Amino acid sequence: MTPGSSSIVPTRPPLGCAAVMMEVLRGELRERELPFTQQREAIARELFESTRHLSADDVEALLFERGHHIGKATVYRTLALLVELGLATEHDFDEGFRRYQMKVGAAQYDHMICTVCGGVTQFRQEELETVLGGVLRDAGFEPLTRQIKIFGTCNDCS
Amino acid sequence: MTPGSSSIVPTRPPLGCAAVMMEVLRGELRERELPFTQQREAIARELFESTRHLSADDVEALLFERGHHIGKATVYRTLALLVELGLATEHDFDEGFRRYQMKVGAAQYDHMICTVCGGVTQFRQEELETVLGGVLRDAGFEPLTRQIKIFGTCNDCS
DNA sequence: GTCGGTGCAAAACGTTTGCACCTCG
DNA sequence: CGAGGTGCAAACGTTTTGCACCGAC
Repeated sequence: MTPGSSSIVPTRPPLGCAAVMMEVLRGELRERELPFTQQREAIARELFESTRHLSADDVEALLFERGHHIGKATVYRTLALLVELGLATEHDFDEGFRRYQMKVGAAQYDHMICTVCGGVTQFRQEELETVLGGVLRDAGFEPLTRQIKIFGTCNDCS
Repeated sequence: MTPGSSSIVPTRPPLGCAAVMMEVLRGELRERELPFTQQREAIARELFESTRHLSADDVEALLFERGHHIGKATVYRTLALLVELGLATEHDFDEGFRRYQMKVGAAQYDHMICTVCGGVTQFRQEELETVLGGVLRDAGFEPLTRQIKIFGTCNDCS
């Protein structure tokens, strides 16, 4: 194994965590005395059961396939809510629209985006965290969120 | 000095490089047999003489202040041209629009964006390059461009 | 019953484009 | 003179919003 690669951890969430996430959502909503509507449940389910990064359009289309007719406005409002509750992350891969993904715990993932096939590979490297942490500490900068996006050609496309 | 901070280089471009950049632009245009118009000169000058990241609106407003009346379309077209010629870089700081900055050489800068004051601090850390290079090599990913954006609170605002 | 959510359509926003006219070379 | 650039306004695509109605609790 190439030195350094050992700390690259797989980024696929554990299967079957959708149910757990849904319970977390229910709890967060109850805590804030916000209603747990059918629409919120359906939209969250799409996100929690997918391993891909979904756009608002993707979510709407998936819902439509399953017979749900939920307006785009509600999709956008719910996705924003999930981000605010810390259950989803928002990504911009320079496509002209945003994508969303379920967020498990506090983990931050970085992304390699293939400009040929459009595929997105997540990664996480502890050494990167360490070096970056040092830079921020030196600058006296208190990090909140971060984005690392590498655009280029993936292994399969080159 | 804190260990690791020694390789953080200042990212302010040398003063007086606007004239040089303008000559480079003139050369690039001539090479491609594209006209060096008054509008292109004026727009490029705004970018080359500013140390800030400018939006298309910023550029238009600055031009207007100096008595130039140049349409937004031309501003957008010229900024895109400068990016294509490698004389400017495009940034998205999650404000809903893009910002542009002159690009000196091939250097890639990373950014810390303060969510309180909106200030953007550029940085470059060689160790980060090394670690990131290793991750990409392991993944067989051929990098083209990259973005590292840290959102949080800057030293002055915390 | 009340507060908030939803759906629709319209608006908002930054950005791009079509087209007649102009300008650089 | 000709290729390309410019300006205007209209189009574009995503996201947000106003408002009447509906549903959760």
